[in-house]
Amino acid sequence: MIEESEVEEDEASAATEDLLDYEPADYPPVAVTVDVVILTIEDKALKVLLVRRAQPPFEGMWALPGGFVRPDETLDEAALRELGEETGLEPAAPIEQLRSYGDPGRDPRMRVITVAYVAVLKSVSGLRAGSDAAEARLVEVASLLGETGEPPAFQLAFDHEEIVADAVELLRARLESTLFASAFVGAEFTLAELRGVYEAVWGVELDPANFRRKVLGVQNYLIPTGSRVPPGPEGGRPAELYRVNQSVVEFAPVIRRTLA
Amino acid sequence: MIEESEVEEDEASAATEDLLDYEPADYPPVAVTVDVVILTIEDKALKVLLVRRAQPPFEGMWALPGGFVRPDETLDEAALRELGEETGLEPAAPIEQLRSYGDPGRDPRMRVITVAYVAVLKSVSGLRAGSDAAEARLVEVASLLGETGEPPAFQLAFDHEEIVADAVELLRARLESTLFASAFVGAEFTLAELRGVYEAVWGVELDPANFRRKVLGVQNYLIPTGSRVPPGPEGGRPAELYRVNQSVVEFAPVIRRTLA
DNA sequence: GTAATAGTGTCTATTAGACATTATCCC
DNA sequence: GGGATAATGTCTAATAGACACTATTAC
Repeated sequence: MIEESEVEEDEASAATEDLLDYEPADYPPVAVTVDVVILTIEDKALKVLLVRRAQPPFEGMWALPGGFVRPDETLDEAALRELGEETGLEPAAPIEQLRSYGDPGRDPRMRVITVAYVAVLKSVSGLRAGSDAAEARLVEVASLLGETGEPPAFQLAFDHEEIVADAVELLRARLESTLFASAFVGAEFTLAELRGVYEAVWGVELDPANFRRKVLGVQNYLIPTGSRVPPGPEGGRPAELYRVNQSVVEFAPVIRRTLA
Repeated sequence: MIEESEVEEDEASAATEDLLDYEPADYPPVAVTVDVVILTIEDKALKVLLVRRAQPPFEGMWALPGGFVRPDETLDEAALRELGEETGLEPAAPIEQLRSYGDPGRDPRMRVITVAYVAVLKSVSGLRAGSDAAEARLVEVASLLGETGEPPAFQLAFDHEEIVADAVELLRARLESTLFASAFVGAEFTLAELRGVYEAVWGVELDPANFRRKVLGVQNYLIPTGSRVPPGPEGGRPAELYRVNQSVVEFAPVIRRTLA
């Protein structure tokens, strides 16, 4: 047996008994939904997919796509289903649970606990809304969250702005500690494209030379394809194309900061 | 108006309408619970508080403390209430939501979505179980999760072992990017105690000299009290006592890894 | 005295980051 | 040619990490 400390026992309280011996009918009604923060990069900016539905209470408001969890599906499956219904696309990286939101009154209809997910799509120009939304659009995250200094042009339903903010913060952290960035780019990409992911998500400018040295220094991460892409109308030297070693992306150890 | 891409509209599907126009009575019954992973350090080891209740389906099994979310409380409030009922103690750092667990069948009674929280207690020797548990004990995390190489001595209810594993991983990440470690120690502490937090959570040994240089190098983090503590029976030079600057701990920017 | 721990100093290899230089395209 | 971007090379300051050394206690 392992070593552990015994803590003094105590009698169970009556209030606790009540809640443990519940019957489903006694339990106050709660609904559980899954909302998905679908992120992609377009025009060198991080964008989120918002939908506008006709039904109240969403009437005229922009909101995150989402819906109720069905009895026979896991939370992850519900999030994948919502993603498919909204975009018809596969995520470029495994969807990731963000956190749950459940303040009383956040949904005016009833008590709703929302489990939020983050999904990343490869940069696509022809994104097409699925069957689940009356209207959908990609909105720049920086302006939505007021990071540009100007007042946000969109007012989101419920606490969805907070959810988007949390999702972006999670994404920024993921780019620090994992090789997650390749989820935003296509199968073959230039280092400038990959650098653009970090610049869009972090809102910074990175030195191309140092960026190149750093990412190419990761063992078995980037595989040169041997081919090049012609430069844009601005000119410039043709850029080399790379692929990622997917197994390295998935199993690369999280970068641990050192402390002495 | 900001720049954004319009995505093609599409007709809403019948299935979607069904779920949006729900009435509470139509919605499949779901219960939402909050479980709390209460962590502390004892004997230089990270430990988690487990409880054993008499009622089925917990009968004879060790589990995380937790309970149902009440209609009038937020998820955070529910977690704080559970913590108070179990330990009677205040958390040493703000409780933090971990993630939610909702696989069908994870609780044999009905569909249960559990929102898990992590709470950190200062290292205490006289922890006392509250009114909400028939029996409670602190169990070493490393042996519970099989990190010692030996088979785990406890079998946890439901998916609670997975929850503990996720909580420990979150904690390890928090110690990397924040000045969170002081939540585990008392108001005044030695650098050896603080170092012991990292060593217990990360399962590593740190160089005392380098550790000292690094943490004292953080501006306005540690405040020397001027007093010392006598060494233990092993002897040694008396250690200086420090306090933390709480505002620095709370508002210190997350350490961002650089990338070119 | 020896053993043990706290605290200080020093050296080295690695790294971040700035920036110059060369290569190859568009116009 | 000039302008732009990609790719390579070089230098410096900061840091991680190893480790020697001194200080102060218990025994």
